[in-house]
Amino acid sequence: MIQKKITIKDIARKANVSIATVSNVLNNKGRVSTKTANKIKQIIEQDGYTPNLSARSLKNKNSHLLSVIVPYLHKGEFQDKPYFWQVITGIESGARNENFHVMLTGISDDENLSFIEERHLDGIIVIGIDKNSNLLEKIINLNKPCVFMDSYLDDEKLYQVHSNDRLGGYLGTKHLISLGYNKIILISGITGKIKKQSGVDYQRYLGYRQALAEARIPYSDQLVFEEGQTMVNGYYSAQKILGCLDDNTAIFVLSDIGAMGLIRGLNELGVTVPTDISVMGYDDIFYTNYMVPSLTTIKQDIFNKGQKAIDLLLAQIKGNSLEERKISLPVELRIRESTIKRSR
Amino acid sequence: MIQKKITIKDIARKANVSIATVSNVLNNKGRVSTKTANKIKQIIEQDGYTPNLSARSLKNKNSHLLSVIVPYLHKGEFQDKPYFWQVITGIESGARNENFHVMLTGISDDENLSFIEERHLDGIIVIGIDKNSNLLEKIINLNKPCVFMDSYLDDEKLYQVHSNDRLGGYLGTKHLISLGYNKIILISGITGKIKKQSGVDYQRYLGYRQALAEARIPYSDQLVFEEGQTMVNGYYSAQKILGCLDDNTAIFVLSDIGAMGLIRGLNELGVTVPTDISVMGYDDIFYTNYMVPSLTTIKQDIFNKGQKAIDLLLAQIKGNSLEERKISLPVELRIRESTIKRSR
DNA sequence: TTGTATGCGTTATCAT
DNA sequence: ATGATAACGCATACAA
Repeated sequence: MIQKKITIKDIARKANVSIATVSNVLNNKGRVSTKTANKIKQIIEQDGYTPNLSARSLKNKNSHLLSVIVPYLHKGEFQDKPYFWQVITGIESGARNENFHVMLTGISDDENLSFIEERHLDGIIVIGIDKNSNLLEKIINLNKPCVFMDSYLDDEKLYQVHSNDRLGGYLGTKHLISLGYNKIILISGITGKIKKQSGVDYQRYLGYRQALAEARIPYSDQLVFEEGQTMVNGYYSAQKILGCLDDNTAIFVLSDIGAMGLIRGLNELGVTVPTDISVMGYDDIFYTNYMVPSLTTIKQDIFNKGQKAIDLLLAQIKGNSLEERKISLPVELRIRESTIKRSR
Repeated sequence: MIQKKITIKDIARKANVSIATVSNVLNNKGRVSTKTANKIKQIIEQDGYTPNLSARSLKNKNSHLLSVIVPYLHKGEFQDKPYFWQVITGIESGARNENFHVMLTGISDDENLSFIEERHLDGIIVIGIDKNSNLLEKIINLNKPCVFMDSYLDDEKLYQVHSNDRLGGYLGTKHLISLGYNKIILISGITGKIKKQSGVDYQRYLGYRQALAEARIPYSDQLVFEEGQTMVNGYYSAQKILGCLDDNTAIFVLSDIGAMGLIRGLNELGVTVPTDISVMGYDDIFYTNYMVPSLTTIKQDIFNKGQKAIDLLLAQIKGNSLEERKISLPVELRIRESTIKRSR
């Protein structure tokens, strides 16, 4: 039952050629007559030979394996992050097209990256890393093909993909202002990022400020809340902002998931969206259009973002030089039911 | 800059021993004096040596790599399946604890499984495969450690994990009946499964029938709808069932995601949940508790289910014989806002 | 155009 | 207790 795996040696014997010739056929190195090539191909087909990737990897020092790394995502925390799923889905899809496989790797606190070298990974994609973290330094020192998503790193040498977060923050804020509100609460999804002036949330915050400035609405620190990035965090922030609410107020949450939690939280406090208050989110994850009320949000094409990242990564791996190492994708305002015109 | 990777040979030279000794230390084969062992360990630590897994894999024919396979999940379809993500999160978490990595692999139509052997994968976990598919046969023929989730396969030799779906169907139906309804619409998430009498949905259907029978409510084929398993499918089923609704009616959707879509669809048709009609879901994905209205559902501990699967798989890989090859996990009714007592 | 021989880094068998 | 060496399956430099 346990049949030994077929190797190029077996194929070579059967075809009365040397293993080198078989190898050449396998890798399309030319230098083989079409006649013997065909014979060999046929035998390969017939016997269902497939290469041993471990051996190949040992020899070539590559693996056709990639890894997606999400820093500071602890065990079990993947489940309520639809944004990540969507990115990863895009990555996996693009990778599969090019015969690469994707490993899903949460990074624990120990920040142990040894598996990247041990497994001869061909490249990695890092989502949302902080520009001052020492994990970043570790990763750069690996000297592996790498793409950073949603990270806003200063180093011009690094390959990066993100959407136009500043514009997103601007468009969202402007939308709320245009509805007649002049007190816009901003709820950030990632704690401390705005203060540390880094990451996507800071960019969105800059857009927020720009829109305020254009409308000549004075900025107030009191209206900016930095909560965590989960649904539960959004839920609890309802209580914190309850005191701020009046007819003039609208809320911009920098993630859909946070907005969902917030809406639920407000609801339990007797505040209904959008009749009592307008709330908008950010990301346009799959569910926003099906909520009741459906959620006004900033749409980014998350799936496409994942694909762009994999494109960048594969280009590096294949050694194609790229003009532009930084890709910024468009964003778009999606007006739905959760935001309405100010009534009075 | 490109420093060659440190190998066992380098360590051996530095320690004035042979590579065999280093290898023995590495693998705790004993037969090495504690003195030299310690010296070697120190050098390993100092130089930051990590083993080359490709070489190891070539030699040992294993890889410490697992794969999760979701049949018939096409490219890009991962994103709106919170259930899968939750399972996978559990799997990844359990794997990481045991130093295994997880590859995420959607299977395309060609059903090409060659990567499993090519990469010397140590095992695979398959979610929701049909008992009559030829993919199943292919997988069994691989003769690899394998765990099937949510599949209800007859072969007693196979390792399987699922929750008590029949009970779930029963509890949900009974709940709706107990609220005073005697016309229970059942919306299945997977097309054709009930007719083909296979899979989780068929089990839940059996529970549904059992609950009806106990309550002496006649069963009607007209009330059972087989839609697809996405949110959009749930959304469109609203129109299809609109004609069936009356004061006596409640709806049991066999997935939360479908229930969400349905509730939205009903809403657009002027039907409000729960005041106009009670709707319940199945799975208890992370969002159900935060919806407005929150969703009554059948809770299964999805994360735990993933962990149980990985436990079963690792036991096989390590050659531990197991008494019980089939694990059935409990389910639980979670009553929330989307179902209310019949008013008249 | 094809074959021979070597090495990738590891484990394991057999000596010493 | 330790060392020499073969083997895993493949790719490639070099020879023929």
